[in-house]
Amino acid sequence: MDLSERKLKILQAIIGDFIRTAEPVGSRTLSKKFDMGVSPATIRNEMSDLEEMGYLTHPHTSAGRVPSDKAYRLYVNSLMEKRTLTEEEKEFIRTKLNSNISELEKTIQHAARLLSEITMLTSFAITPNQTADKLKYINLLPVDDRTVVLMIVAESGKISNTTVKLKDPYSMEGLDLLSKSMTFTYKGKTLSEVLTLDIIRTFRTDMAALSRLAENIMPNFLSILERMLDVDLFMDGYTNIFSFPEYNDIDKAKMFLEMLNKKDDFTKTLIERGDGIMITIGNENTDDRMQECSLITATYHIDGKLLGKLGVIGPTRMKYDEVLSVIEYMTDNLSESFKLTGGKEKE
Amino acid sequence: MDLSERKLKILQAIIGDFIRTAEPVGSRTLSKKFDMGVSPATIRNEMSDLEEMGYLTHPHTSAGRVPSDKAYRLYVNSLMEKRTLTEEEKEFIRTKLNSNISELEKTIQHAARLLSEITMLTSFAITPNQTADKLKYINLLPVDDRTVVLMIVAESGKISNTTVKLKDPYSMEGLDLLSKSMTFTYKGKTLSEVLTLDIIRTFRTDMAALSRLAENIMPNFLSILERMLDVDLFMDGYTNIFSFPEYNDIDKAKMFLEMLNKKDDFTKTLIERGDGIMITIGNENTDDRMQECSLITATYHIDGKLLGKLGVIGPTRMKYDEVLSVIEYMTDNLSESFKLTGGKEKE
DNA sequence: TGTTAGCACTCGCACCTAGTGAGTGCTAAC
DNA sequence: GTTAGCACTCACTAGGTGCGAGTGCTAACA
Repeated sequence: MDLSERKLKILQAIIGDFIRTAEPVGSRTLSKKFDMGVSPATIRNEMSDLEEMGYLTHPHTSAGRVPSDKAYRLYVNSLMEKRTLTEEEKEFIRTKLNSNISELEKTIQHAARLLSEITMLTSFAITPNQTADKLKYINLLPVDDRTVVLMIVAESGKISNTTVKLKDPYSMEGLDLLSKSMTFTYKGKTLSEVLTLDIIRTFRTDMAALSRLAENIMPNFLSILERMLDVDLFMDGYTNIFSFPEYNDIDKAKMFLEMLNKKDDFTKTLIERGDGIMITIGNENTDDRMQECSLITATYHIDGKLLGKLGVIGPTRMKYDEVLSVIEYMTDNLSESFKLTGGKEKE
Repeated sequence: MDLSERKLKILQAIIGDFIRTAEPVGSRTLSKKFDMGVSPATIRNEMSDLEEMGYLTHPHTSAGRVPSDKAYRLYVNSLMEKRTLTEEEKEFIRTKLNSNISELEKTIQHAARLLSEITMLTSFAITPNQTADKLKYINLLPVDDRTVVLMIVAESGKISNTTVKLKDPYSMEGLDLLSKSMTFTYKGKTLSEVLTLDIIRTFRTDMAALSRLAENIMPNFLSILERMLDVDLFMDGYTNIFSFPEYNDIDKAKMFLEMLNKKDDFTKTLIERGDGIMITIGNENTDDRMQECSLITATYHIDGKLLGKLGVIGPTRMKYDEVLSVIEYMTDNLSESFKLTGGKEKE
């Protein structure tokens, strides 16, 4: 059976109405609200066809129709008119996003919060996977006679540091020499590359004179690298789920929140997703606990290269058009602002 | 009326049973379970007295008794036997807490997570308020010809930095001079002190030669200081609330989670609390939304001075003895470990 | 052949009802 | 002061009823 013009129109109306009201849509309501030009009986026939084709379901005999995941997929792919944001909305996002936050993590966290506020959904963001990021600079700074700060700057602009407490005093020359030599040795190598080298051994043989100092520093160096490789997950607006009647059931709400609380699992799911804008609806999600959710993610770029992700999760009944345009605009803006602060270097 | 020995025994039994089961405790159950040596009727009389005195309440005529906030207070102050942790439990906490994390924030976040895992409650931690923290060190590091890293080290060991993109190129000497001069000017001053100075103006007149560079740096300097003054809030185990039958009501759960989601409010509440171990039970909390919760906080020290806070929030029916001993042990350990990494400096 | 009106039927939901059981409060006896 | 006995209370549950929104089918109509 084919999807006739009229069937599409009816389907679209059902999806639209259900997204707004969360109530199963009946034939009478439909013909009244949307002025279809045909009687409820006709609509009923069409709806019956649509159900047979898998686009609609029936919670029970005497209830209206509810769109299936397949219907949402069709809606997202072709029926939906992509909303363009008004200039005010854009302006709002731009200003909120650029409120002079300099630290990468904070900016991303901020973006997640903004996204949940606008969409009224649960939002999340992950920092880029830094395995491809390269070391640019290693610095050792004196603090007091037995304390130094070890600082690593990556090409992406990410900075990480730690305070190291030394067993023995050090000389300024030694410190300087060591940081120069470390920079010389590791500059341009990716973080993960350096981590796989047997650093502690190789470095000691190269620079016997500094071995005592290096011995103290190296383990810290490694742990900073490890930490830099971690993907951070930020989440916001998790209580927004309560505003959806489909989550008025305590068990469902609990399951949803507990799924989000398993941050490692969730991060993994996000990392494994493809790039660009990705939408997975209901049963398209591999995770069992997401069978009633839709997940939308988009990627932002740092320095035009590294990819982080930003997105929302909510019930399959979701304002896809709005959410999509907001996410798209936000990731574009994020990428743009990370280009300005982190890029265009010429050394 | 006085609290006789027997009344206390009955009250303690009711509190103990209710904490475990969350069911109102009846006279018959009590005499059976706890072998009181008296008949249910006698217990009923005593319970009636206790109710008159405000220690018990009655959800409705034909239900058992439930401890009031006043009862919990008595319990916490005198009835409760403080649990001492077993050596295994201590060992578990110690090792989990010391799993070589070097960054202050991560350690605290980690501690909050551990606390929620052990107590099965919602836990939180805030970093110290840094207003009393003093500047120790300001450093400007070259990255490329128009990018420098501005880095601030505080006496507490807290480090914060940002990448600054300059409009004009800089010289290494200028950079060095500026960082030395900034360190000289601001070292030993507290963060808030420096923030209240009209830095941008005063600094410019002092060092005319470097004004271009300083002009670029100073706004970043200020925003880092501001950020360092922020108290960070970490929270964990918020879904644990669902394991309490008293939060099986969707509205209650929602209210609880939304309260926690208002991080600014919650942080403020925590900051305003006294030091040391603080317990507030039900109506002792000033916040309306916490009337059915108990809040337990304890302070940890950084470098023996600055105070951060760690604690749990949950229903008034809470295993006070267990929770208290865990929190106490954890804050002691935290303070100890922060002493080792951040302190003992002699310059 | 597609569309429509009519009507029986379905089923969730809100409401009511009575029965049950845990527990209290009171009284009178020990 | 303690206890047994008993009437009473009240939340909770299960079963029953009426309502209304909505379907599905059939027969008539354009």
